[in-house]
Amino acid sequence: MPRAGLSPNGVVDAAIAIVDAEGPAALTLSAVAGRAGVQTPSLYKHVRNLAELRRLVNLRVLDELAERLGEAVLGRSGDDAVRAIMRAYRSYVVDHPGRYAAMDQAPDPDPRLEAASGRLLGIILATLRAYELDDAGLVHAARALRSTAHGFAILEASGGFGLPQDLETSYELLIQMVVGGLHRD
Amino acid sequence: MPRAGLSPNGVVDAAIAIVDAEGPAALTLSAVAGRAGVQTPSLYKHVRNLAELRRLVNLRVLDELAERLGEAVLGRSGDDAVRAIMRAYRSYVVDHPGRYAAMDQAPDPDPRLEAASGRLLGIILATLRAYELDDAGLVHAARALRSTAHGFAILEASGGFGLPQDLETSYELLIQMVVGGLHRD
DNA sequence: AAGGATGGCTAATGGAATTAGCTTTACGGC
DNA sequence: GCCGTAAAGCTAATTCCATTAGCCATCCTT
Repeated sequence: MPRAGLSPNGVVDAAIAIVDAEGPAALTLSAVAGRAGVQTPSLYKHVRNLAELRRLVNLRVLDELAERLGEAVLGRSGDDAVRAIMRAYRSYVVDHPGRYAAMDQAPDPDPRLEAASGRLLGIILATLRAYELDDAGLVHAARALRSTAHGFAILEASGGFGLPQDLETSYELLIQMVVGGLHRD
Repeated sequence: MPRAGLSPNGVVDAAIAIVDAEGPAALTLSAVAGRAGVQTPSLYKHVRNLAELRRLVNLRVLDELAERLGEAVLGRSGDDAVRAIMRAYRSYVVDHPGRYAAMDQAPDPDPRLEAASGRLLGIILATLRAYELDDAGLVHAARALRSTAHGFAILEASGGFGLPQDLETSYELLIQMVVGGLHRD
């Protein structure tokens, strides 16, 4: 029996491939094992159980998203940075809808996930620093940004909008709304 | 064996009670049967299968939400109606977070669900009629409203915001952002 | 009071997650 | 180069859930 050369990250890779190709509902240990070329119980050598695997997928997505947002704001500030971050957010979801949709569920509190969320939040907060907001205002603004970006993204990723028509325009108007709102808080 | 007096609606009632109490992940036919005082296979006399039950729950939630939004806008118009609708949306989710979270998944197209979505959308569109928007603008505005309300709601319902602190204020600011945006499209 | 439709049951099947315990591979220290 | 151990696989077995088949009791209509 030659070894498959699996690792926790390799298992997550397979899981990601599955949610990308067939959606979050298709994420089972059987399917992951099949794609990894291994019997199901072998996966337990790398991940604790299915819930843990889901958490790791979640974590991967948060990290990828944070990286993309981080790149997007490089060298930008103010409205320009806010627009860039919103566009980058959606572009990630458009590129990987299954992956993003796989992230939705409310997981038990996990320090790694909280850390990843924190990184994401840090990028957003840094971007909002250009506006003259006190601490509370900053939190409210960050929540508004997340709500709008996530709301649009999850609706688009899960086919929540009837027709895909003019989604670009809808999103640009939404961005405009957010930017406008930041100037009148 | 006395009859349980079940019906499709009764099964959905039990399902709703479960997602309210234990969250969407706890929605299994076993659990529903247990709560309904019946053996699992008996449920198949009332619903086709688990996927169908999920769809019915979805439908119930959409209807309840539409009813609440409909009541909220009665006798209001313009900014006032938009604010009312946004507040009603969140109030539903705050009252029934599990129920709302149970609705997220992307279901196969179902005419009943599309009809319910259509009712919801109709209320939103009617509310937006006060603004001077062409057809496309109306669609974009409705999408913006849904994205923001849903985004905030789902983040709140699934514990996506770190601390529950000042969520009221955050939401009021978000509403303000939406209303502001409607005046500058 | 009969009889069909309806609602409930038990038994059986199949798939997925998980655990236990065995075997073999890889590899670091001698 | 050999050996022992840990890691990575495997098979077998258990449990839980969804689903189907087929049986029996109950209700409603006449």
